[in-house]
Amino acid sequence: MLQNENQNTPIFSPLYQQIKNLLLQSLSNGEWNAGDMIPSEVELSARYKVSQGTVRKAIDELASENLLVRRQGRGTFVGTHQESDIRFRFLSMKASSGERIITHSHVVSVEVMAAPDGIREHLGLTKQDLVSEITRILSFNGKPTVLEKIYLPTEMFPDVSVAKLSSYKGTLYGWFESEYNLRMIRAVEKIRAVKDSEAAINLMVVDESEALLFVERISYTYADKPVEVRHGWYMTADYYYQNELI
Amino acid sequence: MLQNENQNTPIFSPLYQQIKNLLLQSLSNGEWNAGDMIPSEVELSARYKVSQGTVRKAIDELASENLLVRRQGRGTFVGTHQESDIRFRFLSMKASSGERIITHSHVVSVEVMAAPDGIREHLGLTKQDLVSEITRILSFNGKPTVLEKIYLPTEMFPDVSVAKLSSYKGTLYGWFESEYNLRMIRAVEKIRAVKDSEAAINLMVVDESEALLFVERISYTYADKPVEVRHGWYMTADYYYQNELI
DNA sequence: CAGTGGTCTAGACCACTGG
DNA sequence: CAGTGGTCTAGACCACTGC
Repeated sequence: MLQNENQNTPIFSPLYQQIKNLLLQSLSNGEWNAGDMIPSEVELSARYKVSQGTVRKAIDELASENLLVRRQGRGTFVGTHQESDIRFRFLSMKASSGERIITHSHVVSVEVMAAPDGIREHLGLTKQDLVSEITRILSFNGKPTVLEKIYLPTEMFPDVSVAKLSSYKGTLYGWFESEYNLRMIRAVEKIRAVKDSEAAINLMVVDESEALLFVERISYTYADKPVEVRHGWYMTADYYYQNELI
Repeated sequence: MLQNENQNTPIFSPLYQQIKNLLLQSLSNGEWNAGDMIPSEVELSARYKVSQGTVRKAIDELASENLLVRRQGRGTFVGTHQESDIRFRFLSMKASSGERIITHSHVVSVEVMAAPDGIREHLGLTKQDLVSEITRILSFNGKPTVLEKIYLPTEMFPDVSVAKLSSYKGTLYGWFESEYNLRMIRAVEKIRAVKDSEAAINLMVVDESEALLFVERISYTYADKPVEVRHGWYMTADYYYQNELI
């Protein structure tokens, strides 16, 4: 049905790729939202007039990218940052002692400003565009450990306020989903070591000469659209950043 | 054939998982070595008396873990660190300027010693076991940027020497494969920011107060056996550590 | 051209979940 | 129990590679 039956067609991509793209569309245009169950494999194979195996392969790929989550016997669901199991997928910090990290967020301020140079380009904004800068301090097990400055395009994220942020229980990415129906699916981080006394003072580091991890993160939603820039200064005395290479 | 046909069998795992384990065995026992082509799907399905689709699923999983590499029209090959395309799979550094990084390694020393405490446990060694400590400096585009101390169990890696290391062209992991037939398939890194003046001096950092990235890496070969501990001090003024979250 | 992996189908049966 | 995803098969055909 979707297949390129006539051999003159110049472009060609496997059927399951075409299905994958259609599913991706339904995800990004809001037909299915975070946490929703999507139609069953048999329904989808009827809808697209392909075999169940082909739908499976499309779903398999999306599941491996964490966009969908398969649950045997129940169905296939849209991935969400509100699920406890993947709640900390984007938090790479571990405790040196091995203990579980209890995170607490203290929102210091929200400020609307013209997008600073380094931020503007990453978000594809113009000089006229505004961003909201969220400043917050993350405490791990009661100890202030991370200072974050989060930049969001004001147009996409209107009415951000300290009050709203403070009252929400859960991760910021969970909040983006429930408040703006915007889901982050990918992020890239650049990590450096810095000696930043201003950040250190904010984190109440007594010894101002302590080195900090500086992390610049750019987060993307569907169609690889960048929607968040996040700057983080991490104290790594008691916690470290963990990365797995495969 | 492999299937648990009688329903009393207590343990059960899918056929393709069993096949995957058999393939894993052939990889770890040296039946197929790094870079080799493994038998074709039809051969394997005949050998294990299962359908080609079942073999495919087993191979697919191993390919997604980078243990095998599929090449259409040619065959399926054992992954290797000597391939140019995955040569730098375990090097996460990027240049701030975006330029390609040309790496040069200068081996400073090789020293055999009793395994230090922090190393011994990670490698599962006893107090009697020896390790070889390789000290080297990596330069990126001509500039000394990383100081590394690499700890290898002497029993598994006999006769490491500055001369041998210096004469090998390629990555250390490529050398492990060709010299010891030992392939790293996974690694975990712990990253911190430190202010380490000894390392800084070795890297010829003039300003001794510069912060460095300290990376502790543990590398694993088949069957999740840890075989290397690596400590690295990274200057991140011109280069940064990049990480992708998905 | 023969051999390899890649796609697609149709159908059977299993394992798990929830009502 | 009905409905979901998970496994497995057999077979057809396609796309790519190297000789």
